[in-house]
Order: sequence, then structure tokens, then C-alpha cells
Amino acid sequence: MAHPSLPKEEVVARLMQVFRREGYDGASLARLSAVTGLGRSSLYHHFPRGKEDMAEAVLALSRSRLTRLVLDPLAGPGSVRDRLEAMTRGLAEFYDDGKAACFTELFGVGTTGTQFLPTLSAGIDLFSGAIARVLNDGGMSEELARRRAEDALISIQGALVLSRARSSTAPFHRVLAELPDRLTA
Amino acid sequence: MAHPSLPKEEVVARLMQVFRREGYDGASLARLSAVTGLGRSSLYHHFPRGKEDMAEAVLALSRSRLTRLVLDPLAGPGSVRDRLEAMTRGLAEFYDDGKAACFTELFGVGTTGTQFLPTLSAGIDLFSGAIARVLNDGGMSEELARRRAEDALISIQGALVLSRARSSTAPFHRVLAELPDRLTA
DNA sequence: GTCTATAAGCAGATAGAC
DNA sequence: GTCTATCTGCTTATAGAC
Repeated sequence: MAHPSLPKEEVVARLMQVFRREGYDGASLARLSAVTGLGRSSLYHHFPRGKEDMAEAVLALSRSRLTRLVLDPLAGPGSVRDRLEAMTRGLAEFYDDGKAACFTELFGVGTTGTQFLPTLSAGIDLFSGAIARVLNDGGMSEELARRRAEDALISIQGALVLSRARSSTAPFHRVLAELPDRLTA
Repeated sequence: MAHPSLPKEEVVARLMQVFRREGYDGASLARLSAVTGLGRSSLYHHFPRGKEDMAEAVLALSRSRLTRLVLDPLAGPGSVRDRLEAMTRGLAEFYDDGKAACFTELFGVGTTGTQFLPTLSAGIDLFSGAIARVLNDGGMSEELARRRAEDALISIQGALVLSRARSSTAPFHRVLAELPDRLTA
């Protein structure tokens, strides 16, 4: 296969699979090349600064997936309860039913140092803000809504960590199931 | 400095600093050599299988620190409340006031694959069991105590993740402060 | 825009002297 | 038990043809 290659979005989607499985440090160019079917030079053509650019593209795609699967449902019509339950369904898909690692584990440790932390933090703030807005819509005070939203983020990330360590998605599923009640209690 | 070197425990303590800062993948032999003052060959003398053995020694030291700072206070005399508050103080020290990363981030992602997950999981189970025992001592049913204990683990790990992403230890401190009430409510 | 070939360096790991 | 020197392989990255 010479000239014709996959559309760029599909290339990034495949890079994402590798980064989310191996983390930034663990994702080697050899593996990234193999999974996309592109040689090293082709990758550098599309991503001039190498892995760093690939990771940024992956994080951008992840953010658009977060928007579609989680933020949009939260901002949608329907009751507070409906929107929160739609969020949990979106989260299950976003995190591959709890089998995926949290992004801070993948991009926030190792040789990357702190370079991706602002992006990760921005994603967290978007998510947290979207939850708080729903709770506020339901009549909760802004301060409490913000605290509850942060608690939700903490539970989700913690459940992913525990699920990974235990090699069981049970903690993730339990947290998701309890989330709407906990947020609105 | 030729023959005389640091006591082995001090060597492991210094290795731990590196692994906890850089993660398993990020911790290079060059760095591990520099921080201990031992040449590569000396490191291989003490840790025949290289990084893998060093990581195991670090995890063993971490477990003994967990025991001293967290598990022993939980098993101590005193009221349920006293023991839970002693736990939070121990946790703050164990996780360097929230500046440290959680161990699953450090040893559970990347080239290590799943090799350290059983050790990590064992530590989690010890910790979770110790909390559940305290709650059970206080009259809580075993089932509820276990669930609350798992929630506590989730909150702690999640707070560490959030603190790292936000470059602020506030989530960690908030979770610790609320933990005794949440567990006994 | 992809390829082959290769560079330059660092990774983890080892040999053998002292 | 530590050292110097070295090995092999893999890493990211580049050059240049097509």
C-alpha cells in the first residue's frame, strides 16, 4: 500500500488505542507505526514533533469524544435525573466499561513530566463544570454543586484506579450506578 | 568512595524516591545509579534482575511504610474516631501531603504490563480490610463496612489523581478531612 | 505522502579486574 | 562489593529517493 492511507482521524483513533493501552512512555514508535500501517517517516510527516504531537492529537480526539459522550448529554434537555443517567452511559463507553485507564495515569507520569497536565486539568474542569451546571439547574446551590461535582470526578478516577489494580471492573460499575443518587441526594 | 556504601535500606529508600517521582518506565538506571551513588554493576550486585528487583524492593518498603503509618494506627487502641483520624495523619505522610502519585499510576501502566498488579492489589486489600475492621468494631455490619472501606480507597486514589492533574493538593486534603465523617456517618 | 536506509543516543544488562 | 569498559538492542529522529 503506497500512497493511499487512512483518513487522518482514523490514524489518530488507532494511535489513541496504543496510548491508552501503554501510556505515553510505553507507546513506542514501532508500535505506533505498526498499528497505523504508516512508516516512521510518514508519522513524522503528519506529526512533525513526533510522539509529542501524536499525544496531543490523541488528547484532542479524547476531548471531542468526552464532549460527545459525556458533556453533550449533560447539557441536553430532559430532567436532571435523565441527564445524569445519560452521563453514566456515556462514561461507560468513554472508559471502555472500566477497562481503560484514567488519562492522568497515561499522560501525567514519567518522562512527560508536567507537559500534559494543563490539558488534562482542562478536561477535568470541563467535565466537573458540566456536572455542576446540571445540579445547579436542579436547584442546588452553586457551591454545593461544585463540591459534589468534584466528588464525582474523584470517585470516577479512583474507581478506574481500583479497577485497574484489581483487574476487575466492579468498582467502576458500582460507582457509576451510585453516581446519580449520590449527586442528587 | 570505594567499598563502603549506604546501608541497603537507605539504598532502597533512595530508589523509592526515583520510582515515586518518575514511575517504573521513567526511572532510568542512570538516574537510579546517580541517586544511590552506586555504579550500574553495584546495583546489579544487589538487585540481580535489575530494575524489576529494585521495583520489588521499593514496593516492599512501601508496604512496610503503609503498615507503620496507616495499618498499625487503624489496628491500635483508642476509639473508632481516634483510629480513623490517626489513619488520615498517616496517609498524609505516606502520600507526602498529596504530592505523591498513587502506586497504580507508577507501577501499573506501561511496559510493566500486569506484573506488579497483584502486589498493588494486595496492598489495597490490606488497607481496605483494616478500615473495614475498624468500622465493624464500631458496630457496623460487615457488608456495609466493606463497602465504605472500598469507597474510602476510591476517594483517596481519585483525590491523588485529581491533585496531580490540577497540580494542587487541595482535593487530597479535602478528602482526608472528610474521611472520618463519611466512613462513620 | 510514502518509502528504505540510517543516524545518534540511550536503554537495560554484563564481563572481568580489583 | 565496587569499579571501568563494553555489549546488544531498541529508542526517537532524519535524509533523501520515489
